[in-house]
Amino acid sequence: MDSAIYDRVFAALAHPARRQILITLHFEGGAMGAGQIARMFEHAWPMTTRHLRVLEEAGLVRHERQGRTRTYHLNPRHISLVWDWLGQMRPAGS
Amino acid sequence: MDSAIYDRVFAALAHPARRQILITLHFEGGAMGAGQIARMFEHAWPMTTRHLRVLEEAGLVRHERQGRTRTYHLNPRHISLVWDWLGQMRPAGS
DNA sequence: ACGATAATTATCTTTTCTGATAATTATGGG
DNA sequence: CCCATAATTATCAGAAAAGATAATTATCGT
Repeated sequence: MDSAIYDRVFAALAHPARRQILITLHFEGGAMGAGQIARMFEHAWPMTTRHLRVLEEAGLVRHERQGRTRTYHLNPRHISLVWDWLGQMRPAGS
Repeated sequence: MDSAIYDRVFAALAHPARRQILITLHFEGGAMGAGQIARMFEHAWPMTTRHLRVLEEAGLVRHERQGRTRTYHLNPRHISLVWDWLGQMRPAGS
């Protein structure tokens, strides 16, 4: 019943750049440097930093620093929250 | 590759009231009158009207009028877009 | 210590979203 | 026709999000 976490997760998924980050992270094996992520977009790096924070506050990614680079990791456990929510919408298979 | 529809769907899901509408519609068998939906919330009816329009523009619901009441229906085909998106995130089962 | 690189934080403007209230449209019943 | 009901449209103020730019922190190599 803690809907706050759902609020954050779905708010995080609302922006196309943030969804792109998750998908790309997935295809890169779940881990990428911040700069590598930022270079995917037209917008400037600080925007990406902010998107990453939104994703992290939603629990969808986490990060770890090694020297001056920060590596962001996908957090599959939280992606499953979305599956859970969707699951409410289909009691019998489809 | 038409990401515009994904943009609308995920933006629609970003608001808790709109997610609530979808869930409730589902449990009510997929159809409810606008007033019945509006009465679920603290906020005034015009807010609900707007939420319903956002959901409809995302293709998640549609409506039909009978007399002076409007009945909103869930559109399961569009809910599946979310499944599709999530599906990208897990190539092998889980 | 110095300069280059990686990344974040701060700040500001513009746009979009939310929520409230008032006005409007349209239908149904007497 | 008149009044009540169902619902939407219009409008406005405040909150939040997006995007750009500038400044800052921290680390690496020399």
